[in-house]
Amino acid sequence: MSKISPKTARKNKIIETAMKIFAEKGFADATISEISKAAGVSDATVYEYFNTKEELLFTIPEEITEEPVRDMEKILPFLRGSESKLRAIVQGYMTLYENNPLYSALVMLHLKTNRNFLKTKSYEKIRGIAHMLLTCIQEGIDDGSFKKDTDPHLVRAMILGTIEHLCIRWHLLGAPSNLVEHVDPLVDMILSGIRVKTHTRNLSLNIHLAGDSIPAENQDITVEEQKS
Amino acid sequence: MSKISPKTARKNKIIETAMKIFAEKGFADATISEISKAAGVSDATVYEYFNTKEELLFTIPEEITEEPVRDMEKILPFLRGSESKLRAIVQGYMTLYENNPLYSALVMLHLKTNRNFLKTKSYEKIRGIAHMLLTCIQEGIDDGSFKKDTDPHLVRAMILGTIEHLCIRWHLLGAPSNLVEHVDPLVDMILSGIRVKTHTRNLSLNIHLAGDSIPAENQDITVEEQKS
Amino acid sequence: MSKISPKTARKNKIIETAMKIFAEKGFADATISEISKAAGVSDATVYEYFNTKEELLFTIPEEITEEPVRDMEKILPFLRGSESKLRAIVQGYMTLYENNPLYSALVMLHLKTNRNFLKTKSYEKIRGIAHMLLTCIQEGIDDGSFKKDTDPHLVRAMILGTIEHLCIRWHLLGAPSNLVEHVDPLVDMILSGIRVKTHTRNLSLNIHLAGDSIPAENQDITVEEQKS
Amino acid sequence: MSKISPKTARKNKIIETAMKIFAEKGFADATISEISKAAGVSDATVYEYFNTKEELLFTIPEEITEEPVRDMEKILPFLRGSESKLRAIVQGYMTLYENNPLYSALVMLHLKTNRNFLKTKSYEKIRGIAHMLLTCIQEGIDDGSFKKDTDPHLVRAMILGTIEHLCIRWHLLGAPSNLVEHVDPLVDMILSGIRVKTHTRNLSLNIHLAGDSIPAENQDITVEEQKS
DNA sequence: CATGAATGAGATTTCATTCAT
DNA sequence: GATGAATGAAATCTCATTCAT
Repeated sequence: MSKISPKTARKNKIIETAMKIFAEKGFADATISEISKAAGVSDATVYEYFNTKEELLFTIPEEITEEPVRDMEKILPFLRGSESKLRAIVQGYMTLYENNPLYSALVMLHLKTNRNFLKTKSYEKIRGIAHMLLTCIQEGIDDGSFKKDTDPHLVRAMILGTIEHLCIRWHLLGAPSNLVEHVDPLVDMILSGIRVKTHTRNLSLNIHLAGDSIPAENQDITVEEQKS
Repeated sequence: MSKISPKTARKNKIIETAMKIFAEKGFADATISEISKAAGVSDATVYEYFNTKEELLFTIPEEITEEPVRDMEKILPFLRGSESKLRAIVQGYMTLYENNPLYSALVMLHLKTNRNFLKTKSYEKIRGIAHMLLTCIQEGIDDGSFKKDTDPHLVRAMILGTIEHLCIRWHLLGAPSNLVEHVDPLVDMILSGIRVKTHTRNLSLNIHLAGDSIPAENQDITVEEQKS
Repeated sequence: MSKISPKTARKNKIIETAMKIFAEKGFADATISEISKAAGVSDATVYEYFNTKEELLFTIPEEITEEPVRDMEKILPFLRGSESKLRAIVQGYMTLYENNPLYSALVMLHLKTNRNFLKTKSYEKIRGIAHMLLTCIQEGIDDGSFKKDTDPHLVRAMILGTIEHLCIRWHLLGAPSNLVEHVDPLVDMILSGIRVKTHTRNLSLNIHLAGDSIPAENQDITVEEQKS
Repeated sequence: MSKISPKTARKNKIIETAMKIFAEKGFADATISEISKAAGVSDATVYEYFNTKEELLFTIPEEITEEPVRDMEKILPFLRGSESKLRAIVQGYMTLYENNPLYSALVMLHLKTNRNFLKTKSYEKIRGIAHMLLTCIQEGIDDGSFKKDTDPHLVRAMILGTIEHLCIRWHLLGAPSNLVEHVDPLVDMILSGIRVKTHTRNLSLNIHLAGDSIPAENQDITVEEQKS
């Protein structure tokens, strides 16, 4: 569709390369020289596109996050029920991270704890999704799906914290990624902790007593136990 | 009791100061010169006690972690039941981190994602506790307290991830610490996801009595017990 | 003829300067800072051209030795007789050292005893000539010019040792250089020790008997004894 | 005999150790700390005995050279003839160096080219022997043993240079020492270059016999001895 | 005396960044 | 617009040397 100007291509190449190298070695240990060499341009050229090394670093998530965030914003309104939304967001995170290993390594290992990154536009966007997660939990509480005494911040912390923890283990210990396969177990665990129980769930003991003279075998006792 | 030699005192002072500065600025941005000045010694003196800047960094958790780890190892055998143990471990983590803000900042923001740190003795110890957590979850599964289909690794990831996430938010965003007050909510959330339900818990008892003489308003007894 | 790029010129300037300062103060006592200042560049610029201080040191002989070694290799095949060759090599050494006082000071005072230098390509080249010297002595032995019981290694040690000793005295004691004027005396001394004696040398016994009755053809008795 | 005070023993131990380490690594690369540790004393103790690192270095040859120099001075007067003396001196050098490998390594690799060493008392002594060598050559010239046109300095340079060269090769290349076995070949080579020829060598004897009855005093006997 | 402990003074080396071409 | 070349500014680390105990 849209032609990519050679200039844009070059810029993307630099960003791509920088992501890789920053992810591997961290900001401090990566050098512009190394990046430029790997990207096939000169040091000076990097500075044509980015004013400082840090600007280069912070541009990376901007580029990567844009589309997924937009997608998520589009999808969520179509989903009914807090649970579905919550599950979708978790799915979104996991998919994004698993599909972009370099990006997730960069974010998890180096960006997430970078104080300057907090002042960034990229961080704004990311916070946006995190906020949607919070909102969605709150909605669940408000509409009675989730328990009234649920602490939305704690729940969000659990969700994000788990994702982050799994991600970091993946990158640091070389554990198999399989991020996405954790979506359901995680969400189920969370939901089981905050969902308001309905009759049909958990233990439902229904005893129909028809009167004294009714023989035992006619008494209707139903025990339904569902998976939590 | 035991006299602290001036040498030890000096070493501790350096470690203390280093922890503070490393925690604030990270490993790369902190300089030995800054640390030594803040500790009231010369650069060279720092190198009397630590062979490299990195060794200084890695010595910090060693010093801090030793006692809490030992304590935890002593306490756990006295606790009965996987739930108690699990709660104790979470409590231990949260307390350690909350009582040592500099330490927790250092670990969460800088050490946790440092690849060299993984090869460290300190990391060994820390992994030790994490392993105890896993063991304790497994025990719960084995003795029937926790559901058979529980994924211990996921549960652990949720616990540790949540703690880490809360810790990082605290340090990075200056959110109020209050780490410890999250212990119970967190543990309860987790338990509600893995605990095998007993009658007295999570019970919905619906008794439909069909007897004539019974007044209508009494015919339906619903007992709902939610959340322990 | 060939344009010298400013880059090459700069590099040469650094090498030149380094040679001077290394020769004067030795490797350890010379500082990059001093060299760069004297060469009119910054410290960092020196490191643009040479990766380490030691690499700078070892580059020097490489640059200097190249031409003379090539020349010697070209000349030798044109010389007839081991004596001429031997004399030419000595002449070559002495000329090289005398014409490049900085270089000879560096080699004699600092490089010759540097263990790392032995692993160097420069050292390879230098060893090349030393080997040619050995070969040439051996050839003399094989073709009967030099005594059969000559120890070529000793002879070479004498030649090189003498050159080195003279060179060191020159640089260390400020004795007048005049290296080249020692070529002939040295070579003659050496040759007198290894040359196979001819008629006019060593023992010639000529007896002229003037008696009448002696047949003319008997009047001349010549005893020639060769080889001492 | 003479009791060695513990103080002297300690000093000797330091000197011994320093010799070893200086010989191995050179002055610049050896550290006081390393020496003191190897000698079993503290850094500060080294400074009790020697004011500076350099003073320690320069004390070494003083200690080692003293006895051999005295011995040589005692022996020489007993020897008759320049050749014997010359041979004795060479023998002395070679023996000293071969018997004290650490010392010879130190001198040959590190001390000989140290400009400050030239101002040292130790160097004075060493120069003393070198001067004796020169004197002895000169004596040989004066008494007619050696050729009138001998350049004593060159001869001495040849002798010392050869010894040094062999010594350096030994230490640097790990060539087998066998220094002493080179004494005779070396001296013979030298002598063959400077010795005035005697009858049995290099002799031209021309005898003109004019007849039986010719009185002996009329017989023409010419003895020509040519420079070799 | 011997030494543990401390440090002043540098030295090498690295890099982000600039600028003339 | 792209870059080769240069460098200012530091930072880590080392060690000879001192001094109080």
